[in-house]
Amino acid sequence: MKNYSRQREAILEVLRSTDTHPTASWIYERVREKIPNISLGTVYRNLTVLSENGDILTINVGDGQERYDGNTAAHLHLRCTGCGEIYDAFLKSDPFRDLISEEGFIPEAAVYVVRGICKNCK
Amino acid sequence: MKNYSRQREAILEVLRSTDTHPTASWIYERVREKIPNISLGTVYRNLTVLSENGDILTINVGDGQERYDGNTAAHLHLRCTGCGEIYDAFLKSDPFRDLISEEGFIPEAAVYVVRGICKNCK
DNA sequence: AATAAAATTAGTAATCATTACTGATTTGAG
DNA sequence: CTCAAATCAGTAATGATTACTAATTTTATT
Repeated sequence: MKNYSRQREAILEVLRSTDTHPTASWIYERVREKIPNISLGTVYRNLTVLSENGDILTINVGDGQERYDGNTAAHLHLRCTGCGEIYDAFLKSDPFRDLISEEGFIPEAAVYVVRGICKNCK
Repeated sequence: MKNYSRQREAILEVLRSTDTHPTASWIYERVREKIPNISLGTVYRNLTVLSENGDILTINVGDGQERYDGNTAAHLHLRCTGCGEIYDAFLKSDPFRDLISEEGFIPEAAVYVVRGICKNCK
C-alpha cells in the first residue's frame, strides 16, 4: 500500500465518509476544516490521482461539474432531472463483465449514469 | 414527429451518419460543409435540445469535453486509456431495467462508460 | 394574404470549472 | 546528511460551454 500525503489522505477520508456524490468545491470546503490552508488545486490534482489509482470514481452526470464517489463498486447512478438528486442502485454483480471480456478489454473503472424522474418527482 | 429547423436537422443527420462519438467542434465543422455560416452556439444549443428530447445521447468519457452519440440504444462505451479510442459494446437488453423500475425511477437516457485498456494497447 | 406572436438564428461576449505554472516545502532512499 | 523526486500553496491561464442581442424565420390566427 502506498503512502499518501496528508492532503491526499484527508481528501480520501472526506469522500469515504459520505454517501453523496460531491463536487471538488464541496470536498475542498470539507477538507479545509482539517487543513485550513489547503489549495483548491491540490484537491483537483489529488482527485485525479486517486481516480487514476482506482481509489475513487469520477462521475459526470451532466450538471456542469465533475462529481466524485468513494465507492468504487459497480453501481448505477440515477439522476433525477426534477430535483437533481443522485440515487445509487447497487448490483449483485457487474452484468457487463462477460461482455467486456469478450471485447478483450481490461476494465479499470465503470461509471453508469441514468437520467430520469425519481418517484418523488413524478 | 416534430418539425426541426434546418440547422437542427443537419446536426442530427451528421450525428447519425457516423458511428464515432464526436465532440461539438467536430460536428460543427461537418455541418459547416452544408450550412457554412452556422454558429457554434447553434450547434451547442441544438445538441442540448436533441439530447433532452431523447434523439441523441450526451456522453462524457472524462477527456475534457462532451461527446454525442446518435445511437440511443443502451450500449456500453469502452474508452481505452492507452489510445483514447471509444469502442461500443451492444447489449441484447438493458440489464438494469428491472433494478431501475424497482427504485420507482422512470429512465429517460442511460450512459454507460467503462475506462480500461483495449486489446490493441495491452 | 396580412399580421402578430413565438421560436430560432448568427455572432460575439462572458462564465467558470478545471488545469497549468511557480518557487517553496516535504518526503524517501542511499 | 544529501540529493532527487514528489507534493504543496497560491495564482494565473485556459478553453469548453453558456449567455446575450438584435435580426430572421416560422407558426398561428384572423
